[in-house]
Amino acid sequence: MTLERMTADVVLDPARRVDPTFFARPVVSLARALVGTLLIHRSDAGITAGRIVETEAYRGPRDLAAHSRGGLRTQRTEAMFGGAGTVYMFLLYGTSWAFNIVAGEIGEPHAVLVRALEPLVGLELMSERRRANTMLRRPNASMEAREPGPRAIRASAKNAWSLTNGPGKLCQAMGLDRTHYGATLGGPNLYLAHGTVGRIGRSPRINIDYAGDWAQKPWRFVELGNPWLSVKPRIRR
DNA sequence: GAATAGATTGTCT
DNA sequence: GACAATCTATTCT
Repeated sequence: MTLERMTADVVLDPARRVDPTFFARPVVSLARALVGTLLIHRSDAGITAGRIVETEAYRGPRDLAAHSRGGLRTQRTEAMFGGAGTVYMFLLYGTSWAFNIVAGEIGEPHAVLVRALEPLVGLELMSERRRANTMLRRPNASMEAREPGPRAIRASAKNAWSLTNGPGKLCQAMGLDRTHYGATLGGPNLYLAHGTVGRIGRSPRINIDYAGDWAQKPWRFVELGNPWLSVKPRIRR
């Protein structure tokens, strides 16, 4: 099912803003409820927004895939304990930031990882941010002569899919990084709005092989058939 | 299209 | 010192 793309007017309509009570529900329920909502970020560089099409629930302290497994509470994981609506950012592989929304009550370290967006507003700004970041990462690229790699050229020639189809990529495109760590979702610059959604499917979470039985839990939610998904889901149920 | 290696850095053992 | 809720480019098929 293809949904009609929302205009910027609709996405940014103040009446669509979700209120803080939206986040106060069990984390797996929240992960499902977030699919179809709109994420909006206003920065000095401009406004970017996208529709959430893929999420994963992490439910510490029992969930062995969660950073808060075993109740691990450190400077890194502190935001996971901050209560529903808190933003939890983390860096992994030294290269990619990931954006999470806390679900639990204060002291309950549950969070939802946003894995993919359908880009809706500010696509040019998203492209600039992605291009800059991609070129910075190219090995042996001199400061003077940096050119887009073959993959970037292919992606941009084809469509905008590589803008936000992954947790690290969407953070680059939306301009989300360590400065948002511990923020409260719902301020003037970073908030959610109500959107629309097609059929939702669920599958096991991605790249958590170390988590034993917890790796099998179907806590990843996707909008079925959406072209912006990060990894094609193996749907069960 | 699938598989693989390398990048890069904060965090924990 | 190991390694991670990833991304990219290369090297295959």
